[in-house]
Amino acid sequence: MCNLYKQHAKHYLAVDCIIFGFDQDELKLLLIKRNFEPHKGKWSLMGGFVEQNESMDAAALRVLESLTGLKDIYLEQLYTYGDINRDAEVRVISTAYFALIKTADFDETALNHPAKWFSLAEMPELIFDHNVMVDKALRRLNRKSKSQPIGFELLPDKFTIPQLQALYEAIWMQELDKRNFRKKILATGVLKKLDEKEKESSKKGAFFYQFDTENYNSLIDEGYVFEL
Amino acid sequence: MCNLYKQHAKHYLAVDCIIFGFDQDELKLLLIKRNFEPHKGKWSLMGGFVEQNESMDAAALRVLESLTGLKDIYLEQLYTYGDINRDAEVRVISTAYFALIKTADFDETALNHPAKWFSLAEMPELIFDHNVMVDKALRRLNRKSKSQPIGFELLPDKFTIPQLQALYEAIWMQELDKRNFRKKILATGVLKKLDEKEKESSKKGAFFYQFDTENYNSLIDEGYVFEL
DNA sequence: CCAAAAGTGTTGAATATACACCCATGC
DNA sequence: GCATGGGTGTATATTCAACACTTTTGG
Repeated sequence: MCNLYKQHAKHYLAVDCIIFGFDQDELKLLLIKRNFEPHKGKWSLMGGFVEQNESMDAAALRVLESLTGLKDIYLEQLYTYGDINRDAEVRVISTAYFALIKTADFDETALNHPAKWFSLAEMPELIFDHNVMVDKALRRLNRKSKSQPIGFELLPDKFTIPQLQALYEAIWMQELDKRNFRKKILATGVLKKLDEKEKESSKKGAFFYQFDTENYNSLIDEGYVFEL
Repeated sequence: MCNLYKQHAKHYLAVDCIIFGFDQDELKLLLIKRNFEPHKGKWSLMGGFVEQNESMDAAALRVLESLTGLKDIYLEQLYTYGDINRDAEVRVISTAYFALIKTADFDETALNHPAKWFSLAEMPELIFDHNVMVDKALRRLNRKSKSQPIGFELLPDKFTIPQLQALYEAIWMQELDKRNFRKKILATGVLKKLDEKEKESSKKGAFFYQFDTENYNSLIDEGYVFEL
């Protein structure tokens, strides 16, 4: 190691995960109740420290898996919070990640932590600057869902168009016209209609669709840009 | 300090600045020639370590000021690069910031460092993952310039519409129709026309405009969103 | 007087929005 | 047979894209 480095400070580095889910036509956030100090008993994002031989992305994935038991989660780095006093006791710099999970894959009973899904309306106050992180994640999700097909990460493999519409209504916090929505989403060409119907939420039943990954990839190769 | 923290690794944390300028109808990047090891003699982004009592934003500002002598620079955090081997010798995690500077304010002769403006076309290979950072910064600038009035940060206080158009053409890497451009930019309502003309680049002269900060702020208060 | 850049409007195409009725089925 | 949510098309308004000529003035 050359001396150049040694004169500089080293820092604790953490990752915090904003975990979104979608259930009951609502966008939800998975929060944990801290069973350790500081701030024991308060709600917070799930986080963890970045260790020596671990990339930040790997740390975020580890944290996510340790909480949810899931791998293959959509994960995206959001922002790094490095104010001196963001954590009152010791300086910790934290990189926020946001994750989208399919709540259907999620086994709430198998959790290692006391965690709970909160709808946005009933979200409690969080420790440190976690509320700021959540706000930023919401804005990112809102914006990005318009130009990337990430909404599908929040739905099961098979979903109906009314479900998809409810999802986007929740993300964008606005009601959408169902005819226009269907027109637009089908026009993207990334949906594959199945023969099967979902019969839980209506007598008539709604056709299932799948995100058509292959078609999406070949469209992308042709220079297509997804847009809603 | 509670013991919870002590078991975790500490890391060197750096900031690297992608510094954009605009000159001669081209988007430019300010790079430094490293006069220290490792990679002495190669080109790189300007960077520095985050010290103990310094927020990351403050570190980025310090680095920028030490290079350019300028304060009050548009600065935005871009992304944090935390792969284990991004820096070959010692693990350093680096948060990239991108800065927009008005090249007119910039006194190249007063630099403390051997630095040089590069147009994008002639940009050299950079150390570590700096080229990746630059790519990401370009995409961010491209996208963000469409929904925020940040382009003006690259121009002098007074500018002409043809200059502004050349700027957006450089950022978006596409030619624009001058009638449509003028129509669109004036329609935003954020430009204030001055009586004065710029006479360097044409016989006829082009009227100077200024970004109308007050009007922009009051428009924002009314819920207006800037869009190009 | 002419070269060089500034400035100016209109038209057609494409896109977005608004809106109301029939369908299928379980109860 | 009726209540419930699924599914469909059209007309209008708005936005975007294409396009050519006149103006000014320094040399």
